[in-house]
Amino acid sequence: MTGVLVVDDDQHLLKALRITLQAHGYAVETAADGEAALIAASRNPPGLVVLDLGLPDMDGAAVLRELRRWSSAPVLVLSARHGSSDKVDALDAGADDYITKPFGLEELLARLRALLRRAPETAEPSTVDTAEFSVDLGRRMVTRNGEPVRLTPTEWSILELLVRNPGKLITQQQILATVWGPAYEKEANYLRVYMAQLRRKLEADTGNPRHLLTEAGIGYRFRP
Amino acid sequence: MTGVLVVDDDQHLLKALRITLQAHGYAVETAADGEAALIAASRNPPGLVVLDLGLPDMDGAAVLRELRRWSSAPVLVLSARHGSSDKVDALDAGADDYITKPFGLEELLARLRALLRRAPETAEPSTVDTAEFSVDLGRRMVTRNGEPVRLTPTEWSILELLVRNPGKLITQQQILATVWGPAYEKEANYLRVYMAQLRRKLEADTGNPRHLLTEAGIGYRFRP
DNA sequence: GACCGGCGTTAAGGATCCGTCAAGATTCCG
DNA sequence: CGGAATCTTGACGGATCCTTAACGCCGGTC
Repeated sequence: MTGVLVVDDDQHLLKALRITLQAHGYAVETAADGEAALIAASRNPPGLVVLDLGLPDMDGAAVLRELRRWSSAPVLVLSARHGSSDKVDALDAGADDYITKPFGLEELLARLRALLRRAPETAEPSTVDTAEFSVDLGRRMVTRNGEPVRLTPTEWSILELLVRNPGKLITQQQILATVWGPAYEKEANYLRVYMAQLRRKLEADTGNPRHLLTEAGIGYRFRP
Repeated sequence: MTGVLVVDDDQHLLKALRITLQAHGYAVETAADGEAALIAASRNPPGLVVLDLGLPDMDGAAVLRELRRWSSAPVLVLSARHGSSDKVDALDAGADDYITKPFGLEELLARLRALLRRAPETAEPSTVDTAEFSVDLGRRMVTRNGEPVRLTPTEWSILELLVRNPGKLITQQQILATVWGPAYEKEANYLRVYMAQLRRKLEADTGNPRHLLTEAGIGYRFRP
């Protein structure tokens, strides 16, 4: 069940939103001012925030910025102000959507659904394992059968790019641009040399690689 | 540079948006109706779509649903209709934001920034499945009965174009122009060779294809 | 029933791309 | 300054891919 934090100083609106949201299956928490909102958010990190800009104690934009320092939850801003600059400021401060009062509850719910549809963020793993070797992205270390493997900086850059996108085909241009810079996109020769090097260090059978695969004419692919 | 596809039947608005967006560093492509929009999107997948709901040839919501079958790019809907149900329908059909005409360009740009912030060059994890094989557009990978299928670059280009327009008839000229370039629109022979190749790799019974269908005299069609 | 255009299939040739090796150039570090 | 590690460059055989041509099949037409 998704947790929603509603921040507004209008007690009536707060109550109405709580009831409506709970009826639609959200776990609702409320706050009436900016300070309470930040405390509530840190105590019980919400999956989504509905934030009124007109708060008694502090600017709504300030709440937004504080929140954005550690939370990446989607924020939908409510406001009575129709001005274009208000909207631009709020959106650029980190808000994900902005609707003006008065608004329809149906529209609010639809916008919440749209925001939550984008929400499920994947925390990337710090290590990637295969049957034969293991790559620790945080420590910048590779082990094979428990033994550490020495990689040169260039070798590591290529391997990291491939391993961070498991199963995805990475074009030669992407690798060359990432590792050597955009000016080297034609030097496909480098890649051949370094892929051979990587396979010699990581693959059991260099002739039949099982994890560092070639896609002729396009690029390479890492298969976990 | 992020690619934005703008779909609207109002030539004036189209031109104004193109100029404004280009001035802000986006690569802009435009389409005046739903069909052109879907072709343009599959030919050059955009990072973001601005879609007018009032199109001459098909319902804007239908365009949205077709696009959502393979693309996860954020979609901002433009509309002249203020009704709550219109907004709810569009948002639930897969749109990420909805603004009504007339709108301020500054607000539009701010909303685009907010959307792109959420989907930073999203590696489209979109896949299209059939009963026998599955096409992972983001990873550029095809699996059949769980086993990966090796496709050459040309084979992939053709399959990608067809799969990104499920159920839609693609003419031979469109395929040839997209894969080999506009100068090869007469080389229908290439297509026969490669369609046979694709069917041999993907279809159970190449004589009776179930997903890669021929439309004699016109072109080909992908049926999910 | 013969002709004909469009399609599917196959295979061979040539062009392109890849893996490999090794030697020279460069950078790094004591 | 000198040695070691790393990077660059070029060349070669082999693998992969694209092109091209030929042939059989099917459906429509006269």
